[in-house]
Amino acid sequence: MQATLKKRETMHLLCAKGLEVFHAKGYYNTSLDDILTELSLSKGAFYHHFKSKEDFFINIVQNLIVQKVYALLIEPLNTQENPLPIIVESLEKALEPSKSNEMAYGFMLNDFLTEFNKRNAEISRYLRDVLNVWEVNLVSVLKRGKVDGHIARHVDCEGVATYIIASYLGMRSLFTDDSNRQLKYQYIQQLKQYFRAIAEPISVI
Amino acid sequence: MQATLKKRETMHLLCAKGLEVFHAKGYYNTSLDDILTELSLSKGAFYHHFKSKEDFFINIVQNLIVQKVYALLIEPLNTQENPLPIIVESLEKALEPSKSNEMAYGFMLNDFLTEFNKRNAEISRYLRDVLNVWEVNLVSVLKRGKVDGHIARHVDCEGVATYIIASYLGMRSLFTDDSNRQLKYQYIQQLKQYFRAIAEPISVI
DNA sequence: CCTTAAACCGACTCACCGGTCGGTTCCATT
DNA sequence: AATGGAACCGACCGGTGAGTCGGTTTAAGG
Repeated sequence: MQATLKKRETMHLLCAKGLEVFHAKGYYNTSLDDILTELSLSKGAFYHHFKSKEDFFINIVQNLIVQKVYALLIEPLNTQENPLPIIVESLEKALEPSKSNEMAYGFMLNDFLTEFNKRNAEISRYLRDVLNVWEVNLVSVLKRGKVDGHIARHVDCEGVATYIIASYLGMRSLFTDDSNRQLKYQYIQQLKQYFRAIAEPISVI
Repeated sequence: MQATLKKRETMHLLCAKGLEVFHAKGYYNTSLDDILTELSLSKGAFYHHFKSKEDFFINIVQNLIVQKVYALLIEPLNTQENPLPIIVESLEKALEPSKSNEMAYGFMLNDFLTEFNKRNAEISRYLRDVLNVWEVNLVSVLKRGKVDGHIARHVDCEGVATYIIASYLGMRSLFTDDSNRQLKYQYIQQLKQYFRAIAEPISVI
């Protein structure tokens, strides 16, 4: 019975390290050996658990990435308050370079999306699915905000969600290893400005 | 004396086709032969003109890409009118899938930026330089707008420029081969909303 | 014509990497 | 202790693609 535990443990080790290295160097620029030597594992071990590099990555997307996106970007939306500050807060936290030596998981979607865009339609689909879930949740929380009188009635919730996602993804291309502190600050400030434009004017309430 | 002309002509052919194919399939996913067979040229011809694939691409960036960014995103800013509508217009045009069979050149920056981000520091630098020029021009035109009373005095022009660039770049990740018409529309609409938030209130004038 | 250098050709090398496979080790069960 | 299967090893294969190089073509100048 320990057998399946061992399997799970090795697979999880591989996936975690895989995500780390793929995120740091890119999928196509990372060879399986790059990951395997870091874990002192062999090709044989890898192909015992996964049927291909592609299968491996899809596994990573559906487990680790989906989980991170949920935790960072979707779960926080699940309140009854004014959605606008909630969204700002979730994005701010998602941009936070996570403590210790972990990387900012919230960010990798854009990198992978672009990397696979014209190269691997199947993986692209999986990644887009993740984005779609986020978008759907954003739209629904925005619509609720409209009903609750926090958002002006004339705004196009789908458009707002798209714009939020686009600006968030785009920040990634601007980030460098250093000096992203200011970029993040600028981004959050302007996001708030934008939200001011779609909020229900206080005077009207 | 025709020799140098021939050289220029061949190099230009290579660069133009190179940009086309690199943009369509990605740099690392495109082999030199992909480009050369389309032009009925050989490896020998290529390495007679360029010293490496990397050198070749840098050449493309500094000639073709810089030129496109100038034409689409920077030159249009060069007026004395209210900068905000000018910016909207330039972005709208840059997102236009260009007539005939050409591709939307304004878009490729984000693709390449992400592709090279952690893979080739030198090329990344060249690409970032292009972005920087755009940013500098945006900032200066925004500041002028402030002086001219089109933009509210409290706004952070650098932040606005960053936010514009981020959202523009991010749109690329959302585009698919089809159904980007609506995305573009949503983007432009929300951009206008955002600009409404940073514009000088009319009543104040 | 003849020369000569630039432009071009294409077979080849070499390194890399995904994937295979025959074998070995570990370990739960009997 | 024996057994059998899961986990793992690592040498090897085959394809790919950047870059090389000796040779051929082209065309301008003498």
